[in-house]
Amino acid sequence: MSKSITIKDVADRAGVAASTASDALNGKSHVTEETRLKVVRAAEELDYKPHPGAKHLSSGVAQQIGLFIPASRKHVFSSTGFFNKLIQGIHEAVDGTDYSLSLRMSESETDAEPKLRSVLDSRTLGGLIITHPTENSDLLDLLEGSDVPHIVLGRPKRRTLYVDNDNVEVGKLATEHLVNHGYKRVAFLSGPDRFTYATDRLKGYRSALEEKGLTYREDFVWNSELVESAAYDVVYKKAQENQIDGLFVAGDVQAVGAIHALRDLGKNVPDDVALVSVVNSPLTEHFDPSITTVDLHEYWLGNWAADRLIQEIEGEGRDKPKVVIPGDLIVRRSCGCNPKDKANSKRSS
Amino acid sequence: MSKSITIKDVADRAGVAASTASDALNGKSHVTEETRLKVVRAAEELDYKPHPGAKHLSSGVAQQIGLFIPASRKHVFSSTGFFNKLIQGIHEAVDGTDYSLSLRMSESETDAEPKLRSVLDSRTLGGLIITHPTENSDLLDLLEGSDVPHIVLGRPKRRTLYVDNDNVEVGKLATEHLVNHGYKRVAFLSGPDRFTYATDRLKGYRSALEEKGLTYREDFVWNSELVESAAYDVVYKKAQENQIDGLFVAGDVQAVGAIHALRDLGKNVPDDVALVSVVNSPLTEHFDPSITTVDLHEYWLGNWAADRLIQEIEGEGRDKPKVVIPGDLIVRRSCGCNPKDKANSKRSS
DNA sequence: CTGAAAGCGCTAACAA
DNA sequence: TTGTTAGCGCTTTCAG
Repeated sequence: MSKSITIKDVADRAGVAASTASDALNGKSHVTEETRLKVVRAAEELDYKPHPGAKHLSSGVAQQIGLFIPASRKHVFSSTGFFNKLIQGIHEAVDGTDYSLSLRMSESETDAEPKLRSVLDSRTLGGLIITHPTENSDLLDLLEGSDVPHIVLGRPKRRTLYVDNDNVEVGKLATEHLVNHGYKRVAFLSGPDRFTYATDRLKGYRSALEEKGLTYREDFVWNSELVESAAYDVVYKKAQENQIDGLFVAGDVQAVGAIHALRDLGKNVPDDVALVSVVNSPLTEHFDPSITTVDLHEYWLGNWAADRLIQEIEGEGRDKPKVVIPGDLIVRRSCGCNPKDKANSKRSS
Repeated sequence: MSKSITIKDVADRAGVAASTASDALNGKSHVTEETRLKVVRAAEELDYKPHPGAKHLSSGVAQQIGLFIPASRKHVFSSTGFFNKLIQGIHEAVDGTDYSLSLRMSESETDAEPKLRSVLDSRTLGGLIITHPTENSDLLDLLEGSDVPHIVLGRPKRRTLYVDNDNVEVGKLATEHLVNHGYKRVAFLSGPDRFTYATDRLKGYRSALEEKGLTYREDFVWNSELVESAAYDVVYKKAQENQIDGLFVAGDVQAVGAIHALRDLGKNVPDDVALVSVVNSPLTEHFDPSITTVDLHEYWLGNWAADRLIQEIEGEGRDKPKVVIPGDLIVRRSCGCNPKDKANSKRSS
């Protein structure tokens, strides 16, 4: 462990006291521009890097941003690329700052609460980003009760900081695309109601239909858990009971199940049923037929969340309590409006 | 920031001095079993959690395990699930210890060296896991020159700690599977030679052929970069020049390109060409046809690497300088030996 | 084997 | 506006 330069060294070189150097480096407003410059220059010349442990100890804030995903590790890293892009965005936001990204997942969904509790009082985190797709939960209570700055990815029913997609718009976008291409019997395969994005996309689906003069029918709204097999079962059953020519699916994994079910019913996608899904994952890109989806820009969800969180930690809390990110339609083959193009999809960012 | 319990509190309750409490908790050999127990009990009763910053500052070791991936973020999180499972394994190994997992990627491949340099002397890491598929590089020099304990995922040509797959075996396994099913003209689509796993798999390919009495032919060994389009181009060209009935592909992304190329040449997989690939990713599972691959058990790569690294950090360095993990064949449809089964693949762990 | 004291590098409080 | 002085909570000498 070769002797590393401390703030004392910087102070000496700049001809000031250590505390002044500290203040200067931390942008405290009461230091003269002149001395600040001297200090900054000295720091650069010495290639000074503050000791993160010392900083943490004395200031009380850790230099890590946690990403807490209250779901089983397996689920987190299943086929959908959602979290990958999220992580990418956070990483990029954090990179270059004094913070680094620390991953915190739970063993299983039930494990989430004790895990979050321990994460929160481990004092290892300067701030926390949590994915949280429902309106309310004990997890949010925990978060509120803690003194760890945090931001929610989702749309919680609280006055906390959050970033989310505009899922009503997402639903509308997808449904409109189908309706605009002339499909009149468009069903919606949704996810569990507890997820705000599922109910929001339903709202969008409904309003798209109604704006186009189609009637919204409850028997065209189906539900399944977010796994392929569940989607398969539901669609296999419902698509026999109802004659449809279009299907909007709330997620990519469900879409795969849905297409398999339709296929097994002798219905071809897109020829017999046009399909649009959500989440622009590699899965949707490589699936045969490639799946038209709404890109949620997860990268930006993560990037903005991290940015905003860091502001919060540093006490620069702006007013905006929330950020809403729009989705973008990625047209591929499953929707039937682009049948020739095989690889025309915009590459994911 | 409610008053949190310090080691002093623990010491008081146990009726010893703070330093003794520290020693006891850290398993120093010179404390009586009796006092150690008193201290441990007191700590438990108080739910004592050492302040990570303080620990870091005084001991000099940070409580984070870094995962450094010297590749562009985009590439890291592309379709292949390799890194996902790796991360999962590391996370699980780290979870429950005093360490947490901190992600460090570089912007691009060229960015890797300066980035690693800065990561290494950021003093934020107690240890580092680095993915490193080549035998030698400046990155390894950097690592060796630093005082940060580290372990390499790959097979470096040095006396450093590492964990890797037995890629000769992997190549053998895949090739044998094809040969055993009667294919006699089996080619190998490899990756760039700089990657040890590519050349190792080639060795395995060759020895499998020769053990089965087939002659190894150089014109049956093809190379492409690890992207779909590159694989497509090579296979499109080579498969016209050479009549093959089997193809072993070094990676999942390349396999997708290869299948597309074969298809465009009017050759069906598996009917005209049987194919086996490596990396059991969601891509290979969902692709049509589903792709027979060798599972690399990335989870365990990560898990063992992290375990071993923590031992190293804590000075329990066992002797084993390396760990080698075998691969397992996952039979799906692309190899043609299981043509009926559509979804018989073992789910990825 | 245990305890007292010093110090890790930084920031926070207070004086100057 | 700056410098001095004290810790932050832990580990690490070094006496006892």
